[in-house]
Amino acid sequence: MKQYNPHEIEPRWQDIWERTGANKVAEDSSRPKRYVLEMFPYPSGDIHMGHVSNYTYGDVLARFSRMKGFDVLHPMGWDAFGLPAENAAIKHKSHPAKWTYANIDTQKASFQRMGFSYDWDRKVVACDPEYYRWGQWIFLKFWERGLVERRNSPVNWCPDCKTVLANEQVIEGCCWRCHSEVEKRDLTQWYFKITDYAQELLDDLDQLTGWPERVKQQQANWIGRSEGASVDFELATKDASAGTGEYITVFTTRADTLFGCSFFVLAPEYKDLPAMVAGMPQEREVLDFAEAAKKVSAVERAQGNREKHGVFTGRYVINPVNGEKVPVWVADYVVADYGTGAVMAVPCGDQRDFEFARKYDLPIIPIILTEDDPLYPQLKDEKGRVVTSVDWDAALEAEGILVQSGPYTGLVGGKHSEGEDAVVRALEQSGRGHRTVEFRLRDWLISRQRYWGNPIPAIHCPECGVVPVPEEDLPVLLPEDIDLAAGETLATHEGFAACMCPKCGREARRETDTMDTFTCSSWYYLRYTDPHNAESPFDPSMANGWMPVDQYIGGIEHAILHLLYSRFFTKVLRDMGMLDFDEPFTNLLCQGMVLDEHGDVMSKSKGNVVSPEKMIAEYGADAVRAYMLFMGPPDKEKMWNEDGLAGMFKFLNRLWRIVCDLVGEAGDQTLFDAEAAAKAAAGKGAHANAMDMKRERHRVVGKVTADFERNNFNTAIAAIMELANTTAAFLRVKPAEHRVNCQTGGPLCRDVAETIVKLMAPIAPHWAEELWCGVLGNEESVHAQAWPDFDPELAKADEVELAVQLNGKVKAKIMVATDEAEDAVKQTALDAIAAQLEGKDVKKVVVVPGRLVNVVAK
RNA sequence: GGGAGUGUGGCGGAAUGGCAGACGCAGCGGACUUAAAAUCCGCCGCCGGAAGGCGUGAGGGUUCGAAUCCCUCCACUCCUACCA
Repeated sequence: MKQYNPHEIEPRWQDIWERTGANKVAEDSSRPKRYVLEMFPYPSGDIHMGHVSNYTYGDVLARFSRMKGFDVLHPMGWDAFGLPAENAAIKHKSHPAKWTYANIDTQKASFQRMGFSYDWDRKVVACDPEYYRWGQWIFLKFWERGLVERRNSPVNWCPDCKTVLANEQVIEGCCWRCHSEVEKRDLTQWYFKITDYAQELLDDLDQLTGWPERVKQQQANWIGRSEGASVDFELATKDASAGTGEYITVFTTRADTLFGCSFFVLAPEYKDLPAMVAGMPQEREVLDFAEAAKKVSAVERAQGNREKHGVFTGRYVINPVNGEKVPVWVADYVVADYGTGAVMAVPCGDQRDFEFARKYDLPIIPIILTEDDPLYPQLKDEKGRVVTSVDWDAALEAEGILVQSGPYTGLVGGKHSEGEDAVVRALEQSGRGHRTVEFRLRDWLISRQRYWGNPIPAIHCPECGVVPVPEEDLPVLLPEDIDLAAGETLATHEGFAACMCPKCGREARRETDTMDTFTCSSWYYLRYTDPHNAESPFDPSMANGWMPVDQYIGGIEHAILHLLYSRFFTKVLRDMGMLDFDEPFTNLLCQGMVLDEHGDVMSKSKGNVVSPEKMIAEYGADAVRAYMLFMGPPDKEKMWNEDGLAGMFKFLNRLWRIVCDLVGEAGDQTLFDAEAAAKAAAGKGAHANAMDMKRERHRVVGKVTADFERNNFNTAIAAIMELANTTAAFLRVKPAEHRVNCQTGGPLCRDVAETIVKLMAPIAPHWAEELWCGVLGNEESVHAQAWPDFDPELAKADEVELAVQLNGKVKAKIMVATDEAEDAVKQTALDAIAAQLEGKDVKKVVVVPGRLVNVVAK
């Protein structure tokens, strides 16, 4: 018998598949399409177990889909721009491209050793000019559509990466990549106006029925839609004697609490603050405070002890509902870039305002109460204001009854309450406010002050201002002669910036910022559909033909970042007429992390990293793939255990022998030394007859098919193991007889052997191919075969075992014919527990066909 | 503070409201072997000699029947964070 030797067969088949173009996309329009995509990797060194898990899931689905008759697009590429390459270049006094392309080669070789079925002709590498020129082209189109803006505002600056970051890239006040504390700086930067699409990005989450709920929830929270009102407060003159006619607008979701506004707060960065305090006695103190507050690091502001600080500005605003003058403070708990950077403070209804009022001894006016509040009887009918301070422990943020609120007294107050609605309508009538919606989502800051990225195609002309690079001049190429180790940047590079203004022809300077790498990953899935197009990023007919991606697979860390940006790009390209769908990814699978055997994250510093290459070298890629799938559900964390991998390797060996035995290829080395096996079993071992065998074959094909379609790979493999166990029991009876049966054309053994090999083909492609061609003697690849059929009728047994329960507790087991009439089943069940029913009154008998009978008796 | 999720043997994990623990790992026993490895067969939730009883984080509820649905609580994980 031929032994299973992964180290011999794996490279051999990889080579054959490559030579024969087995993984080429067929582009066969007669078959339904399926686009299976895994998030493309960043080429940082060799692959790790996370890659193995991600790409194994994708490969299994791609192979399964091909066998199911789909025309499958399953491409791979690299997200190749970014800082790690630049840092490596500085360290090794080399060029980022060198490091990047070397890592791509390494990773590609590893992917090939894993047996992943990518069509390498469609490889997309983000740092190739033939790809990034189209990123620049898209930038220009966005610009034409008014979706690109250059503006000055406080931005997140990572001092380590020496670049600005988008909001989404700041995690708990730290840089998403290097975890340094992020600082705020005022800079002029390039933005994509993703906020123009905020509402649609939120609404269309409902279309994404194939996405995990938590990802949609995270996106919804990030977009952060709030319904409320904007309210104008008139600024009082410096001596507070009258109104100035100038207004400060606030956003509030609680207009119902306007009567409880006892002070007003501006963010330290509030743009008119210096003008407001100019010449006031408080000027120095206010400006010093604002400066200090801005310097407090994002981390301190975001985490831990959130002690609020503030100072009085000396100015007052006039409350539009009651004409009261309210003191204006500046405080560090107001965020500058949400709403208007100014808030009305209602300490009795907002915990933050409450804490601030307590600290600075500002009035806490009760205007919303619960009915059991001791103040309620006194205030429920009172129209004026009789109580101006309370000794509460906390604000009432929940619903309550409005009191001391003029005409609104007695109404229910709270978010979206009748009180809120009444106040907003009154504001609208008086012209002092209106309904509005605020989003938490900020525009996407895309410029980066780094070399290794896609150059922003813009030119600064002293005459014409900022001018787009003409389409025909694309791509703006990155200069290759740059000495990053010496601190050279695009801005200081000799020659890169110098250019002529395309409008007026005068000397001008090229933009030296590059684009966020997330712009590269926002449309690569479209390029795969038409990767060699030299005329445009992709032909719409190609993209519309393949898209949307039917199954997207990647890490949960992109729940907001990449997935939100890609959805945005898709919608803009749709509005440009290049795409005819709204959402790029129909089904999303977020795979769980691969942890070490103790459940810890694998990391170099912990020294617990398991090397995929080492595992392949020891057990072969097929065992690694199969074990990865078997460890657990794909979206859950998985604990790597090498004993488990060794067990899977043993299983592949055992199943190999079973297949050989089925078709009589085992020779003297048959799986079961008949005598020994018989002795071992000593008459007690399970045996299976041809009926059992046939039934199990159909049942398992049904189960595996359903499991693959639900991405339940672990239970699919468990089912194949059950089929293996039944087959072994079947062969155990009279192996020699079966072999003869097979050789004379008896179809069952052959069918079971072929079925096993086909079911395993997506999981262990080399193993299956070798058995298919080398042992079963077929000419054409197993991966080109149709997925095995099954007949649900044949999967049914003629007899089933039912549990007999008495009041829900199992008391006995009975065997009945599958099609036995219900009354007969009842009687059999009652007979089976007759002893326990002695002296009891049977109230009810519930029969669940094929499962159990429950007898209810007292 | 807000949001999402998880909790089942020694371990990884199975179970459209219907026999909890499929499948595997580890362990134990046996066959084969001079022996070991490999392989093959079997046992394997807890208490109990057995009969039987108890068991899916804890406590309630709905139901003929709950790991699964509802309520309260506990523990852990992830995301997010002064968003007015």
